[in-house]
Amino acid sequence: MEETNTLMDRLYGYLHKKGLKQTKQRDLIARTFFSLNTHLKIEELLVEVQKKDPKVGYVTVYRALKLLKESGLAHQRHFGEGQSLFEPAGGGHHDHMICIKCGNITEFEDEVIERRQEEVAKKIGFKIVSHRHEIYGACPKCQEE
Amino acid sequence: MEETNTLMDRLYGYLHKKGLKQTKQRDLIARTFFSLNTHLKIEELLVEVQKKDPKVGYVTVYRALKLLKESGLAHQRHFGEGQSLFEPAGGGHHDHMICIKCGNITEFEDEVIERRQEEVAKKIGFKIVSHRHEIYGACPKCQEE
DNA sequence: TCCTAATTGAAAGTTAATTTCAAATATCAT
DNA sequence: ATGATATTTGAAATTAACTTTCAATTAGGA
Ligand SMILES: [Mn+2]
Ligand SMILES: [Mn+2]
Ligand SMILES: [Zn+2]
Ligand SMILES: [Zn+2]
Repeated sequence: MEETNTLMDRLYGYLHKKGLKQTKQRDLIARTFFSLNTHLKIEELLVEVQKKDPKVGYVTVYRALKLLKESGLAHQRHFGEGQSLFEPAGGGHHDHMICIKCGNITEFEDEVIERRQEEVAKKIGFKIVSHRHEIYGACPKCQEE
Repeated sequence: MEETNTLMDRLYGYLHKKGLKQTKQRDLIARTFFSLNTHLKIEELLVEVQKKDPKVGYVTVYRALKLLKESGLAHQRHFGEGQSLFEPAGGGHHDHMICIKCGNITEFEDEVIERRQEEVAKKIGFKIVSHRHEIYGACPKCQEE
């Protein structure tokens, strides 16, 4: 909650720096996004936002998320093939395990893997800019049939 | 080239088993795909196929690749966000390094990473079905500015 | 050869993302 | 506070990639 306020301040800083405007729609969308603090489709965030203000349209949420991404406050993910998901950028890098039954997403971060992929890249002289490592399967709950 | 013939035989086996037909279009598409032996967009394969037979349409290539995927002879990849790429299934599993400058794709396979991700999953009781690990950055050639 | 189910290719439809544009609004300079 | 103006909004239109439909064609067993 207070984390949300910090993030909002960072957003306001970015808006001001870019000569963009603070609006009640952006405010509501960003605040909702930060406090939900999870992986959301545009449509899903729209639903949450509209509980507070039913007048807000899809495109405005789309553009607000694009802005959050540009400002480094959100990450856009492309799991599987469907819609993309957005999540607050929060802490550092992490990768994902996605349950193909229930859609549950678990985050993970493993230093051995991170380091090892640096070595694999270095071996062929490839300079890493980013990476994604996604593990698909069944989460514990979905294995109880 | 002889590898291609082996793969064609596997395709024919699959077609027969499923009561599907052997056609000159499928033959041309699959043969072209196997001999190019690389990562291709549907449109790219279409261009190659049309050099041999300009009458073949996009949808036929699309359906042939879908069939190859179903039969296990091709993999469909979703790098970045654009069109998907298909590649002959060939040997075993591998992951990819994609150059964000020139689009070059290098394959890699690292047992340390493969084993480690099993451990990471096991730790939280997640049962892995598949995974993808993509590294984006600059290939050696593209680093010479 | 004949019959029938499978295939083809053009066109239409779908889905998610993106752009356009006129009306509304936020911010800056009086 | 008022006015000027660039930005933002939301509905509608457009795009891009894929997927389905359907009538005409073709493969392959009887
Ligand atoms: Mn995440
Ligand atoms: Mn590959
Ligand atoms: Zn699950
Ligand atoms: Zn390159």
